Amino acid sequence: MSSRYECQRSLPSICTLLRRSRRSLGHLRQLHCFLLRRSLFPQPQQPLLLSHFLSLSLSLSPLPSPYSLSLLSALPSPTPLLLFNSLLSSLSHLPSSLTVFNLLRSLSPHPPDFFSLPPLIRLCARHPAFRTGASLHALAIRLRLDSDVFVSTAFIHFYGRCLLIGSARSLFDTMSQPSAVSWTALISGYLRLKDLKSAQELFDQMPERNAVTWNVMIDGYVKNADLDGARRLFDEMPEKNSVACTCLIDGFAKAGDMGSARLLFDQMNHRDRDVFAWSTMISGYAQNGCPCDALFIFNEFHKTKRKPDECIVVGLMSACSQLGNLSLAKWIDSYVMTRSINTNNSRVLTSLIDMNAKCGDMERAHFLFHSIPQRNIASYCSLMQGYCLHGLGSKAVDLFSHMIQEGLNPDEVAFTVVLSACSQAGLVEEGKKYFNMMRKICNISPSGDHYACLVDLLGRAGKLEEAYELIKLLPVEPHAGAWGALLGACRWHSNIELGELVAKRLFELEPQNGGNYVALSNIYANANRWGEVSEVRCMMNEKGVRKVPGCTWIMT
DNA sequence: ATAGGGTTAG
Repeated sequence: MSSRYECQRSLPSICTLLRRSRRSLGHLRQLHCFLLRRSLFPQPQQPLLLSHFLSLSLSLSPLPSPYSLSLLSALPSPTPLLLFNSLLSSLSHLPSSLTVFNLLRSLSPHPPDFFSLPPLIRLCARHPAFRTGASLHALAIRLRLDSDVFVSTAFIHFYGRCLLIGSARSLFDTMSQPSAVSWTALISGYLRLKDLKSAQELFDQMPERNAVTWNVMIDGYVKNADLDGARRLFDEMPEKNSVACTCLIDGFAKAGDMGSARLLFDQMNHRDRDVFAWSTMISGYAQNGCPCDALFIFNEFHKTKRKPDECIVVGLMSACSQLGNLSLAKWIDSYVMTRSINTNNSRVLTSLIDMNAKCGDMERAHFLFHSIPQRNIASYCSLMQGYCLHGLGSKAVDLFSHMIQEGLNPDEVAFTVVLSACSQAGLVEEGKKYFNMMRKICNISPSGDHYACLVDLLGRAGKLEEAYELIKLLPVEPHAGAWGALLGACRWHSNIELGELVAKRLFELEPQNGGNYVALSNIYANANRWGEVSEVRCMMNEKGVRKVPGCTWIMT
């Protein structure tokens, strides 16, 4: 039997193997060796199999690996245009695609055609890579490919993504027969620039709209915080689909209206509830501080026996972190590990560390942190917060300096975490140092949160006057968190005069927050001033403020 | 064989 014949016969099963081996260069090379040993590995006369290997290996890394380059050099010369085009359309990294494209121009006797450009333009749009896209446009004009509907539409999309709506518009105006996709691409460009009026005008002028057009419009209204407009469009929509529903659900969730979100979700056809819809609901509840509802939705999802994706488990873990339930965390941890979730995804890893730390398993959080090949700021922050939570502020501060040594640039969240770690550990000088580093070296202007941390740092260390002076001189409007931190410090250091002053300010800022009244009453109680204690409690009753159940009245 | 749309962490 000739090896050529055998290879052709086994092509489908090899393709199946290739599809299964996704995400691992190791698997790919293993299969390559397997075929080589049986003299089955495709030489130039087996371009189809070669292109399967190529598209997989090129999709594994942003830049073409040496392995990919060696495969490319095995391509037959001249290479059929069809082969190149199908290879181009299977790639998702711009540098690899450009390598393939340039090879196409040198290896093929024929110039690129209508099918070669759109996949590349799409990648330029996604980045967006303006210069590359613009030179592709020049090339398209030179090759006289720019009159093609598909090519022009891809460029309209590209200019829209680059926020150059004028270029997109003039291209659109030169088209003799724009398709519904061309219209939609232009509309989406206007929506990206928050120009709802122009988008709506085009939408009304369009000869025919399809499902995507409606989805783009609804999403545009949601992203521009016009939920009523989105809802109106949704109600007018002839045939609702899951994308439109999910856009609207996400809009309600971001606006904090989980009631409307839930209503829509419940009305959805069960068949229409795809993974997007489920994960939008789960993370919506998690972000709105309703972890139990998030778990309930996840449980419903679990019953459908469908495969979770990364977003589902990230939302789920966020909910579990809020509950701090260790046995639930252990269940979720093993669920994530056994469900073919991509645990190299940085968001998944960060959430895993965060969940384990917040639920009390620091050992596991620590282990996961050290198993990451490339740590990022978020993974550091999760572990640092975990240490703070367990009273190990100084360990968190050590981790922060380790992070800087590793060459990572801290962002505003990282500074919030390290400042609260310093205050937790009582490291006043250290905290001031980082605060100055944030402004002077990292060029981050401090937010209300950062100042609140600094006030907390000073207050806890007993430097109440300094903290009060700081809060009075803030360049940003101090939010309740900063005043609250100072009130807590007054309570801790039994400073009645300043405490009264600060509490008065807080009662104006957030009259319904029972915690502030409780703190003031504790300050009085600590000084045995029981008359004032009952005055504060009367004030609470008058204003109808209720103590949050589970928060103690008694100072510990 | 080619173009337009949706979810996630610290």
